[in-house]
Amino acid sequence: MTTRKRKSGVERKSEIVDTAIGIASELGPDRLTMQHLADKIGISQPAIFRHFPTKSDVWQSVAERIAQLLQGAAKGAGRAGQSPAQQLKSQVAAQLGFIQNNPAIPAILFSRELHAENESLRRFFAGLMAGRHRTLSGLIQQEITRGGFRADLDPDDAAYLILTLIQGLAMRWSLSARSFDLQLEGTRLLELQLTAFQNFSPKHPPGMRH
Amino acid sequence: MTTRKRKSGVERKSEIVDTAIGIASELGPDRLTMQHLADKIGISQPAIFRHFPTKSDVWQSVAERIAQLLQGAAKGAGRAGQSPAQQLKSQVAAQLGFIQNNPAIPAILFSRELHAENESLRRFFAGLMAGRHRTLSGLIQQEITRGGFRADLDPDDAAYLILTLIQGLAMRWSLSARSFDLQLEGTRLLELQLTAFQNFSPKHPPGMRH
DNA sequence: GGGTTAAGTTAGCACTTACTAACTTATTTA
DNA sequence: TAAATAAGTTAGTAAGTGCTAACTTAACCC
Repeated sequence: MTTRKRKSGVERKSEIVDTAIGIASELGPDRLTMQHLADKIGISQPAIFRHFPTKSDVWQSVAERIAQLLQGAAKGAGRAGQSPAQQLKSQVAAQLGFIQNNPAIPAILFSRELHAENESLRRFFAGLMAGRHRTLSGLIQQEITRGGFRADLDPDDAAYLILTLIQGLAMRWSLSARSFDLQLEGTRLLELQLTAFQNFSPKHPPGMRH
Repeated sequence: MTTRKRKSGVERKSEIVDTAIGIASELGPDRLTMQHLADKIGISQPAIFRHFPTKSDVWQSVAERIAQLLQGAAKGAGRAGQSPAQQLKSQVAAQLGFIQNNPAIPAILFSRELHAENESLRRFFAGLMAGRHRTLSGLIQQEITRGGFRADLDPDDAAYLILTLIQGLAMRWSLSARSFDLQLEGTRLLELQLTAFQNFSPKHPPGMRH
């Protein structure tokens, strides 16, 4: 085994992206500077520019990697045979768990980078969120068809309520300095939320049966 | 009328704070620099340090002013004689309207200033949010006592759901480049949300009767 | 009106930011 | 093994950042 003094381009590139996500999570997205990146990786700062022409390109790759990871988490969530409502819960739980493990995400969504400097990045995340909304809305529609949720329920509106639950909770979690378990609190509130959607007013409110 | 070339300390101070909120709204909180402030006001940059010893002090005053304005908006919302549920709607509508008029707020809650550099500011906003939660929770409790909401409803959880609705929606609104009417969309989703809390499953879902 | 106060000025400092130029050298390949 | 490629280096730049020092002068008070 030869001690490699240099990494290949693809290796270094993915190392840079992973490190960037780490820094954004630990120190906040605005502390993600080329210098911080270089220090953490152990190379000189200009070396990064061998792999990414500008800082925006780093952000773009970070966004794409996050999207990829998020979709991976979502895919592993729902199991065949489960009711749509159960799949919904799994999806939300997976997304909350993912945010908990990548706490940079809520902050990135409000970073200067995204809002002021990188319009295409804003669009990217808006699209990502729209995709999540579509998934949730589809599951809700299925559960309506199945008779589990009220027939008059608007699946789009209901999906937005669940999305805001995730995002609003993530916001409060960040503001509380991450002082509670995001996934636990989220699934608890989701139970309460879903009672709104049920076909009949439940007698034992928190639990759902199918 | 003499053309005043200098403003008094108190005048200038409040002008600086108001301008700061404006810049944070238009350009984002991280673009709030002493230079931008000075340019917009029309004085030299060091002049601001006559009124605020550090930038953190500007932020502190901004936070206090926002809190003050928010409480003013909340106070004007609920009218005597209205049901608690109606007061709740008014409160939420007022808060959404306030955010719509001061779009910096969601971004400020995730700014580097607040999360990385100014712990006391983070606590201040966390406290502000806790206060809003208490108000909502109180109104929900009243409505439960009155029989409008389910008796088994946890007022704290329900209040959190409404808070996350506000915050999550504000997040989506920001991410969509403010492309929809925040107050309108919020009150619409709140109607749906409140059906979850009602004593009996409604036959005409969106409307609430008392 | 003269003196005091404080709101203003210009010049500059120490530091950080993204990024470039020019050069070196480890790794791959013909 | 020699040439080509590309991952690395050091040194430096222009543009910003918050903040200070030293000075000026408009506004207020007796």
